[in-house]
Amino acid sequence: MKEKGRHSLKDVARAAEVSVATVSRYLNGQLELPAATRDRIDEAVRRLDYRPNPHARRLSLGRSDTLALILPDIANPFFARLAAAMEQAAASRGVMVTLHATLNRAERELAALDLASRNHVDGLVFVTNHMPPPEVAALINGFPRAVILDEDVQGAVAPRLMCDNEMGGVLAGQALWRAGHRQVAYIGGREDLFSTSARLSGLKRGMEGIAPASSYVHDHAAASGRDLAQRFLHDGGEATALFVGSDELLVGVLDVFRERGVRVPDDYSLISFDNVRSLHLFDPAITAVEQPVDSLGRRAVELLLEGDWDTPSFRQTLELLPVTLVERASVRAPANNNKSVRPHNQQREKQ
Amino acid sequence: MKEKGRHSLKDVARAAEVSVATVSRYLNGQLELPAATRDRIDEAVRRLDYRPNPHARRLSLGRSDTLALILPDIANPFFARLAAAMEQAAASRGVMVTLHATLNRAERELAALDLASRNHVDGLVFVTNHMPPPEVAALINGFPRAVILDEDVQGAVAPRLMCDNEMGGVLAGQALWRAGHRQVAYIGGREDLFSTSARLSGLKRGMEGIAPASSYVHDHAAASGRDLAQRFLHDGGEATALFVGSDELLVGVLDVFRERGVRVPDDYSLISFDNVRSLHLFDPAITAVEQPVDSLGRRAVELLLEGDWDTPSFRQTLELLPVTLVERASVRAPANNNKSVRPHNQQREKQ
DNA sequence: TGGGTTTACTAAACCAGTTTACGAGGCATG
DNA sequence: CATGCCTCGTAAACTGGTTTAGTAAACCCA
Repeated sequence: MKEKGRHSLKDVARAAEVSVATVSRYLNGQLELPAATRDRIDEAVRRLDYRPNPHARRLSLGRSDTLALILPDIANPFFARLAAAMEQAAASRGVMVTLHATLNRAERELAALDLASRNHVDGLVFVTNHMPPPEVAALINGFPRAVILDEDVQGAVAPRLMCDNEMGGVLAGQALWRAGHRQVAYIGGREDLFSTSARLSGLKRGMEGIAPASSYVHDHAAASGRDLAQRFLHDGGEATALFVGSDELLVGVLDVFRERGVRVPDDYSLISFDNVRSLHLFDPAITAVEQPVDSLGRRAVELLLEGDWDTPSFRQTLELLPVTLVERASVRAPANNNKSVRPHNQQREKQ
Repeated sequence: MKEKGRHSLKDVARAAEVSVATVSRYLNGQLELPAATRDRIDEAVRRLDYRPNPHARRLSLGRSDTLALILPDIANPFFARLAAAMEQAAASRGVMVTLHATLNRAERELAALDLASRNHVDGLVFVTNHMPPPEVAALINGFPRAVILDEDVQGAVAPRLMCDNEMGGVLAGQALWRAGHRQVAYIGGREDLFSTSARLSGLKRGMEGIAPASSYVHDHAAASGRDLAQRFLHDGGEATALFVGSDELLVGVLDVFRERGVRVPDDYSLISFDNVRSLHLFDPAITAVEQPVDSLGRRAVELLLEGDWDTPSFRQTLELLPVTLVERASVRAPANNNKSVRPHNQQREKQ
C-alpha cells in the first residue's frame, strides 16, 4: 500500500490508451473530450487510484499551494488562534500552511524567511513583535506575495494588516477615565513599535489628553511582564491604573502582584490587550481590549490568495480591524489612600 | 530580485565550467574534488547566490523534509504548545512542519491524511480525540513513518506516544482521597477512549478502589464542558469532587459554575488535566495534572526522524511520559452539608 | 472537389534537480 | 610496453507532472 500503489500519469495514459498530455489537460479541465475517451480516462484513474504527485506538479507549475506563517511563538494563545484561523481559511482553499517560530530573534527570522523563500511558497504571513534589522525587510521584499501582520516592519513593501491599536488605546483610556483614573502606567512593547505608539496615543486621547504617567516597555513575554511589574512596583509612582499590552505580559504582571500581595482592582485597576486567554475566569476577571484575531487570520489569507497583487499600490495598503472593549472586574474607581505595597508575604506558587 | 535572481544548477555548472552532475554531487558531499575545481564551484555558487529548488529536489528524491502535524485544534493551548515544541525540534533539524486541523471530524481527518500523503511527507504526527473510523487507520498505515500521539487509534500500526494517563488518574484520586473525598464525578472524553479508561482506572486506584460515582463524557471542547457541567448539576448526585479531563473542558465547567453560583472548592473540589492554561491565576487557582506537553512534541519528532523504523517491532511501541500533580486551591475537604445550588443569579458575562 | 474549419488528440520541450554508468587521462607495476 | 587502477569527471536517464505547437481526420460549404 505504500510504494507499489503509486501510479503515475503515464500509467493512466497507457491504461486509457491516450497520451499523457491528454490526461493531464483533461484532468485540469483544459480539454473537452468526447464521452468515450472521457470514460476510459475516468475508469483508469479510478482503477489505478491515481493521485498526481504534488512535487512534480509544483516543479512544473512553479508554485507550491503552500503559505508560510512566520511568527514569534505558536504556544502564545494569540498566535495560536491566529494560526488556527489561517489554517482554516487556507485549508478551505486547498492550500497548506507551514509554521515557523522565531521567538522574536532576528537570526531565526532570517532563517525562517530563507527557508520559506527556498520553498517558493505562494505567500508569506510575517508577524514580529520587535524591530527587525533591515535584512529582514529585504528578504520579505523578495517574496512575490507577503502580508505583514500585527506589527509594522520598517522598509518592507507589503500590505499591513493589524488591529486598530489606537482605538484600543482610546477604549482603554475612556474606561479608566470614566472610572475616575487620571494617572495610568503602561506596560508593554517598546515605544518605537508601531503598535505601542498607537496604543499610547490612543490612551492619551481616551484620557482627555492626559499622557500616561509612566511606561515600562520591553517585549511581549510573560517573563518580561514579571520584570516590568517589579520595576513598576519598585518605582511606586502615582499611577492608579495599569494598561498592559498583551495577555502574555498580563500573566507575568499578575504573578508578581500575587507574590507581592498587590490586589486588583483595590490597589490598581488593570486593562489588558488581546483577550485570548480565559480572562473571565481569572481572579479578578480582567477587563481587556479584544483583538479580532480570527478575522486577522482569515483576512491575511484572503489578501494573499485573492488580493490584487498586480496593482503596485496594493502593497502600500494598511488595513485596520476594529477592536472592542470587554469590561470585567479589574477596573474600579481609584482608592484615595496612597498605596504602599502590603508585605503580604504568604508564599504563593509561582508559574 | 524575485524572478531574475533565481539561478539553477545549470547556471552554476556553466559558470564553474563543469557539468551539472559534478556540481550536484559535490554539493551533496558525494564527490571529492581537487581544490581548484572546488573553488570554482564555490565561487560560482556564491556569486550567483544559488539555492537548490526544493520542488525539483523533492521530486527527484521522493521526499520532502517536511513533517505533517494533524491535530484537532491549533487554538487549543494544549495543541498549540505541542505544535510549538514540534516545530522547534523539527526546525533544529532543518525540517518543516505543516499544520492540519481536523476539529475531531472524520472527514477532515481523512482529507488531511490524504493531503499529507500526496505530499510524501517524511513523517506524520497524528492526534485525535475521538474514535476515528477504520479508514483513518488505513490511511495512517500508508505512511512510511507515523507517530500517534495523545490518544490511541485502533487498527493503526504506528508507535504510540502519550502521557501516563493512568498515573494522572492515580495522582488525582490520591489528592482527592487525602482531602477526604469518597465520591468523585468524572467529566471528560468518552469512555471508549484509551485515555479516558486509563484515567478512570487510575482514579479508582488512587481512591483506594472506589470507582467514580458518575461520568459525564463527550469530547474535549469548552462547549462540551458547559453541557456536561449542566447535566452534572442537574443530576445532583452525591459527588463532592470533580475530575475534569482537560483544561478545555474546565473552562466550560467553570463558566457554568459561575453562572449558577456554584463555588469551588466550597461546593465541589475540582482537579483538571493538562495544566496548559494559566490555571494559577484562575479564581480559585485550579489543581491539575500536568501533561509533559513539550516533551511529547520533542519526542514525537525524535521518534520520526531518528527512530528505528527498520525494526518492525518499533511500530508496536507504546511510550508513556510521566505526569505530575500541581496542587493549588481547588481541592479542599468536602463540606458535610448537602449541596443545593444557591440561586446566585447575579448576571455574569459568559465567555 | 478543393479549401477552410473544427474536432480530437499527440510529440516533445520544459521545470530543476539526482543518480547510474561509464570514460579519458595519468600513474605505477610487472 | 601493455595492463590495470585510480582520479576526475561527464552524458544521459530519471523523477512526474504541464504546456506549446502542431497534425491527422472528419466535416462543412460553395
